[in-house]
Amino acid sequence: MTRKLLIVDDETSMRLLLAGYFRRLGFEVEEKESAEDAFQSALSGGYDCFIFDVQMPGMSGIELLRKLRERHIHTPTLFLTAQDKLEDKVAGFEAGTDDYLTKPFEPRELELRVEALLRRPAREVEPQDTEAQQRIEIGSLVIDKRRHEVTLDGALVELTPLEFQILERLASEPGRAWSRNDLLDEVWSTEYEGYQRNVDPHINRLRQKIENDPKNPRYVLTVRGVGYKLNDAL
Amino acid sequence: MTRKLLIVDDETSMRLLLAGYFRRLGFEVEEKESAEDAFQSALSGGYDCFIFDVQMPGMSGIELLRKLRERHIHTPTLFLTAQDKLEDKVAGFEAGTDDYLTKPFEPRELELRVEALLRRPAREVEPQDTEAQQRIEIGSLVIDKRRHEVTLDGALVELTPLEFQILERLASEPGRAWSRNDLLDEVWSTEYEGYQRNVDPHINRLRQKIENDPKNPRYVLTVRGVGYKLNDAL
DNA sequence: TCGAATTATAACCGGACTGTAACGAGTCCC
DNA sequence: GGGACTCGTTACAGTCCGGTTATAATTCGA
Repeated sequence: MTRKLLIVDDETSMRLLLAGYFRRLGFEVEEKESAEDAFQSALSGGYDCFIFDVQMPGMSGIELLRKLRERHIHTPTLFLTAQDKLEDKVAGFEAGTDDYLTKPFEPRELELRVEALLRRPAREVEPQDTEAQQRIEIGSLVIDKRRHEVTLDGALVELTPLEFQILERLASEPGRAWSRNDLLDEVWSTEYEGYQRNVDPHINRLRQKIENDPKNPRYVLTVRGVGYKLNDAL
Repeated sequence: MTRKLLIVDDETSMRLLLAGYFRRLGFEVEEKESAEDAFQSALSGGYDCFIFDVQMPGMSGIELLRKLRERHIHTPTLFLTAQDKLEDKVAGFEAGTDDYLTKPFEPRELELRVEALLRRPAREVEPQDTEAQQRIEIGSLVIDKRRHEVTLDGALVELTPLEFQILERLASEPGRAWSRNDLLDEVWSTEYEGYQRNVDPHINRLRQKIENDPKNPRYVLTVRGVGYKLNDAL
């Protein structure tokens, strides 16, 4: 099993240097030029270690990691930075990094530190099932009412209140086809005066967030002529 | 649950400095003057983290760690050293250390690195003796119900009674999303006739006191459309 | 295969929700 | 009785969300 790294640095020369170095060592390496690019890939998972540059135009490495950690992505992470200031280190560690290396550095040291991170056991997200949880699992989608959170493959998905309610409704009876009116009654309180099709854009936005391929939804299925349902054949 | 450190350094002044520093942060610290002394204690276990000086008369820190790892002691470890040479770092990491800090360093950075080590190995399934949870730790925030005290990074935080109760409630089920009504019911006794949004300013004042950056809270998080929750992913 | 019906998607704007500062009333304790 | 502290309320600013509209894409029946 090869180990997979995600390297994010806006400086091309540095990125290529590191990627080449680790590839020669037998790692599988994916490179990204910006935090924005990296975010989606990182969310989809499968990495054993992140190496992030701190200073980048647009989103910084620190912001990137913070957003990932908020979404319960606990992949071991190492920051690279030209900044040696204590306050920067504080910010880095508080964002949840595991290590912090100041440029210039020797590639060998980076390698040693990455190896050190990889030999630590990965942190699992254990859902601690006390009591009768208000938790619904459909495939790798988990809806936790108590925490008011939805996770996909362990990664937190940020939904708006309405999106959450719609999903919660659908999930309360997986497989049941809900008409738009059903949903309007349940989610928008009874007696809602408005266009039935209001539901559609919300379903759409929901799919953008929880479906890997929104064009071919796995979870939220269309029931033509009726409305929507949550797929229970997973 | 206080975290227990083993600090090994032959230099008395450094040892005392570090031990004092970590004790003030609420750690339990055991000090040893030599690797030989430390070996038996380390074997007997019970430590959450080792901090070893590398250069010591007699057995070096590296040798010490190697012997411990051979005996399947995998406690997270950090080396301190005056040596900045790559070959020393190689030796350290090959012995199985998790981190490596070169003197001179700022105590704060050592603290950050130790915290990073402590949060990585899968958090133990907390004893969680159902009720009577007298002490709750979230990141570097400690809520001690028995003493009716809250400390942040070891420093006492002065909260008003109401602020304390709100925090205590939130902390009684970390990660649970509480609606404003939940909090009003729990904190202000049942049947409270008043504006739900009364909660907000209290949350705000609470954040001013326990958050380093109240604009981007680490502990008290907003659950849009619902209320608030205590972050348990720290 | 074509056209009508249905659904998907993008963009926009008004409004709802939250954050925060300021103020005043109430309370407790010297 | 006075001063400090705490809490509830109000007001306002900023952000995010949801409903609407318009248009594209898809499905299905004729």
